[in-house]
Amino acid sequence: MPELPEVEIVKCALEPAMCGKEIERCEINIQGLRYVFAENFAGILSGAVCKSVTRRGKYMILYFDHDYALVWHLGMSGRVKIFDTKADYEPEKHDHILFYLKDGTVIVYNDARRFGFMDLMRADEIETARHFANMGPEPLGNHFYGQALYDVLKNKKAPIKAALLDQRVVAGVGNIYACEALYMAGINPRKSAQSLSRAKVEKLAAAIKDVLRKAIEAGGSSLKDYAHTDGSLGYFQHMFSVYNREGQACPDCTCDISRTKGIKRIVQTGRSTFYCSARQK
DNA sequence: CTCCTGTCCTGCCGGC
DNA sequence: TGCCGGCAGGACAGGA
Repeated sequence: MPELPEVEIVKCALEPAMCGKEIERCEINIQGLRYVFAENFAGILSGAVCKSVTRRGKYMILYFDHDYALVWHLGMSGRVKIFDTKADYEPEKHDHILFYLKDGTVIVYNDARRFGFMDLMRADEIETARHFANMGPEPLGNHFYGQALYDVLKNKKAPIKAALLDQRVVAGVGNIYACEALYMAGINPRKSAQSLSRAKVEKLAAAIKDVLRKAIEAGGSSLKDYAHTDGSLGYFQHMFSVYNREGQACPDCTCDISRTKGIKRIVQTGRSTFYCSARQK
């Protein structure tokens, strides 16, 4: 569930909580998450000082002073909790990893479905790491724009919805924001990627940027709540136009809901897609 | 190579 | 009330 905006918000919360600080102790309450932990995971991180926290797609990368880097993915149920002191920490089920910082801060990784992971490697191995080697451009960066997206999509026969979920096409877009961006651009999710006109792809690239920026902005205002308590606050459900709104009328839609039955739900490559058949042609 | 399906995991919700 | 089935989905392996 955490897609680019949610990960960006967690990253922004983690930055001031961790940067320049030493991890005194790392506690692991589980054998492994999605993968088995690197050998001596806790030992390597204990005593390390965090230099910086960055984000790439749906991944966070923490760089440390001994030139190790931690690649951190939240999977779909991953939450990060930050406590100012040990006394503030109240354990919950699925608190799998805890970082006790020297200044008293406690960083907790909670992940009910264990789809997330932490991968430890040397900092100079990051760029060639399997997670990033084939990853597409950052949608909010300079390398993502209409023509660039068109050049990638023009060879793809897959439905545009499926293509947007491909992290090689664009980094960080997941099921929710793919649906929302297609709605905003007025594109039917079933259309094959290569069938889209240059003008439509231009619109789509702009919609992707727009929907991600708005989600980050909305999440920023509830940053504290998101990082400290309930992950669901960060999912901005109130602002979705189509996602999880089967049968409802979409906002700004001119369609007659009694005739169209409102927003439709279909399954594409095993994932739910929500769209408005009147608005998305 | 591309595209698609099955897998992992647990919490939650609807049906009976 | 409680149990069961199905669903949610990011990344990846493997098959066509």
